[in-house]
Amino acid sequence: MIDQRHTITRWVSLLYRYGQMYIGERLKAHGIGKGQHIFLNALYKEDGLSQEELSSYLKIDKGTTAKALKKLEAQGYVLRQVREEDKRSYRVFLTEKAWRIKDEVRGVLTDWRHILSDGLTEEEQRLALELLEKMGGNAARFNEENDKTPKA
Amino acid sequence: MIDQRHTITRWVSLLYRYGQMYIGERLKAHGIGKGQHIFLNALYKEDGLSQEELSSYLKIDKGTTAKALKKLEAQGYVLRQVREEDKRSYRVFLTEKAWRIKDEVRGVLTDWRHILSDGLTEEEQRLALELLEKMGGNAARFNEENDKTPKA
DNA sequence: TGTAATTAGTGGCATGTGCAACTATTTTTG
DNA sequence: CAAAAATAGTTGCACATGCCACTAATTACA
Repeated sequence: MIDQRHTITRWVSLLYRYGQMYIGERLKAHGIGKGQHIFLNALYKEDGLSQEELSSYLKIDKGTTAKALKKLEAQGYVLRQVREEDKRSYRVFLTEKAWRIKDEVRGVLTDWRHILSDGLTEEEQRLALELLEKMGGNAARFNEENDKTPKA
Repeated sequence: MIDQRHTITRWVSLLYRYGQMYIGERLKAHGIGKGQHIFLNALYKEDGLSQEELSSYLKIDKGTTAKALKKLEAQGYVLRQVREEDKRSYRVFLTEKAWRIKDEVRGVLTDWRHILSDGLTEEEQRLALELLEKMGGNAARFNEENDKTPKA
């Protein structure tokens, strides 16, 4: 209809929104929302992280992290244990219930990736990841540099 | 910290969220939120579209579209005029006020694109767009096919 | 032609997300 | 050591977004 050249930003938006819809749909039955799976997946990789570590690794606001973990805890997927050596922070651990659905939760992302990769060669998939990584790195770097922390 | 291989989905999420933050920050002064710029940009390309057309072109829920346009109208950037030939629908037109900031609004996306493209060759940028387009097309197609409309 | 189905748009609800102000610890420093 | 600065986490707010139920208008069709 409109002859506009689609831009990177627009495709990113579409991919993000559709991805969220897909993930939400697939995990709904477990009471896991589309905002929580990313934390589960991170914890499957490395259990016992603090919220701070999760936030900075995933580049997600600490408030958002706190809320997502609160929900996961309420659903019985994680438990938070105060660190003895620093009582401000927690260690977040997956429960048995969370480990039990690990393959399923990870499978959702895998399946989505397959849907996206349809018709792409192995090489193209590799390239796509590489280019997204570069752009993501640029975005993250820009964000940090323009952080509003008072200059040292 | 964690050795996890970053996935396409994760980078897409980061790029989307950081992009929204950037856009929101840049347009704040004009009273335009991060959810509205996409409609302005579409209308700069083709003025007078209906909400339905905007929704289906941008692949954005019609409820979301309605709310975004309502805000743009409240801020004086668009006006909606009932179509004579179909009184259910509007034509959405940009106002003088919107045209006046066209370059600035479009510049925000251009600048963000430049930030993301830092260190990428022309060829890589072309490739990135091409691959995102393919994946976005896959996502959109999948979404349509799994639409919950009663089967004909 | 008149009833049923479809379509454009609205409004309410739930959720995710970032920001900013706040509390409670811990670390730094004079 | 005591006061100040930094840090981990929480909470409230604003906004974006999708879904669903609804209304009003249009189109299909029996």
